[in-house]
Amino acid sequence: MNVPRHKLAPHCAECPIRHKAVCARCEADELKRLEEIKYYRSFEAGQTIIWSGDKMDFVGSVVSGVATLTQTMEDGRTQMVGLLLPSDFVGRPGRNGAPYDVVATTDIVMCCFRKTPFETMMNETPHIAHRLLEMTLDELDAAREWMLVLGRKTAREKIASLLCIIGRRHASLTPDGPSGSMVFDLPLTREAMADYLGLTLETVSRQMSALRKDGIIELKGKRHVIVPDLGRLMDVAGDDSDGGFYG
Amino acid sequence: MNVPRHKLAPHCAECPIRHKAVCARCEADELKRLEEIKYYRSFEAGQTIIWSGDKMDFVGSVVSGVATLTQTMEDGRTQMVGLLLPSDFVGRPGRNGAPYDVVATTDIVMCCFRKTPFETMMNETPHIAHRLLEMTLDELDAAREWMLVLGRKTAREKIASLLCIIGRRHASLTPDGPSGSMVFDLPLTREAMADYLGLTLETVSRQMSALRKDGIIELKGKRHVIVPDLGRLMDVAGDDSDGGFYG
DNA sequence: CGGGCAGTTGACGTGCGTCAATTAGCGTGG
DNA sequence: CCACGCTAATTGACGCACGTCAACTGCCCG
Repeated sequence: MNVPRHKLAPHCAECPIRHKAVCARCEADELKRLEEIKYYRSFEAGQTIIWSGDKMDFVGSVVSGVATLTQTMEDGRTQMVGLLLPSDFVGRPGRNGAPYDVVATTDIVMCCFRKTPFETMMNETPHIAHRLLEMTLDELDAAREWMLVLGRKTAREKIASLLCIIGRRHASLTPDGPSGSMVFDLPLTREAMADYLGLTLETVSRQMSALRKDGIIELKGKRHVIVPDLGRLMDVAGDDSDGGFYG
Repeated sequence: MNVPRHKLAPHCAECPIRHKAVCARCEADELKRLEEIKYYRSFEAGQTIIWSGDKMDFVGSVVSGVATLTQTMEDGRTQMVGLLLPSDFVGRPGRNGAPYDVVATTDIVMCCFRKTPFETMMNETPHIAHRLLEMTLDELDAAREWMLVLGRKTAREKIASLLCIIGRRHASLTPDGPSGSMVFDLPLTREAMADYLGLTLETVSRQMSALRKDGIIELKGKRHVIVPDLGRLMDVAGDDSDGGFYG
């Protein structure tokens, strides 16, 4: 399951996440330094990338694939607290322990840096530190938006909100014909969706069926989703009009 | 309602939040530059400091008092997404619109900077940028911990979790005898607690009464809380043992 | 054909929301 | 000092959305 290194963007300049990841603002010479300390790691769907509580000796970016960030209580209740898509950053410079489980939900490739050299480089490279701050603030906004979903929305609204978010991020990665419709594959099982939404998998399943019956979505197979009218989905989600505005 | 300026730490070196706020890492010369662009603003309990959607032309730190960060849906449902205590930072360098309402829940004093000069200074002062990154990462962790509370905990556990958090932060601001007990005043109404926890105010009230009957907490008046045995409260909160560990 | 896992659907129970009445706390004015 | 009004908080009765438990279906891979 190791992807041969030479296939994976030997030069950062050709990397698919070059302009969105933590390195987005770097100049050519800075990229060169990063190239010297980076290495790729691959994981299969289902593998745990990082265990909560373990020492974390690396940080990195998702290059391709999807991973989730989850917290678990002693009695087994779990809550997903983040969805990691390509260009998202994993790990926290300046802290050793990993606070959450990171699990690959599809096959995934990560661009990693050992923590200490990365921290050193961050201290000497404002472009990296600034980009990381910017990304962290975006994640904080996303987490807070999610708090509204978890705390105040109904099951139906929660499902619609999740579909909106996944669809929106999918669209931003594959810029195609916009218009009012949307098509994508769910990278999550019903159980993972439930963990994200603070629901049970049965409720997720029922609400997906309900949305299908109401014509808000269509399903081909279990995972392939078609949204004929994005506006209607957003209405169901209860999002105020500015949905997706990121200044 | 204006606090006379000369009463409020003319020199940053004497500021009560000097070592915890965004300026914590600054050297003497950097503090001096900050002093030149800072100004104080005071707000009464109940006043809205920033309206969601408004242009934000300043950023700043809470010096004393408590404020809340809330999101509201069109139909009026609201969710609190942050609790701002002394030393917490408000505003986002690099973005113009304010995403949330910021409301003072007690009388409050803030140390403010106009956004543009602050951004300029941040770009030239790694100490500020690094501290801001560190604080933002802490807030992100707190938001994610809160997602677990909102998504998976029962009403009883939610109340206990909130009391733990407020008590813990209170203790960190007023270092007194530790041991297993704790005493503090709630800075929130029952309704504000409900908005934080994704509950109704009636459920909050009922669960507070239940915790009192079970001897987990004692109440003097409506707001003064005594926790005789912190361990028992944390058990009720369902926190895993590492509660409060911040590496 | 069979075993296993993801997903769907149904029947039933319950935790919390909703609606409403009552009480407690506190400043204000006669 | 008490009456008054206002708001915060408590408590009760009832209903519903979602959880729980369980049976069943479809699909993949051997």
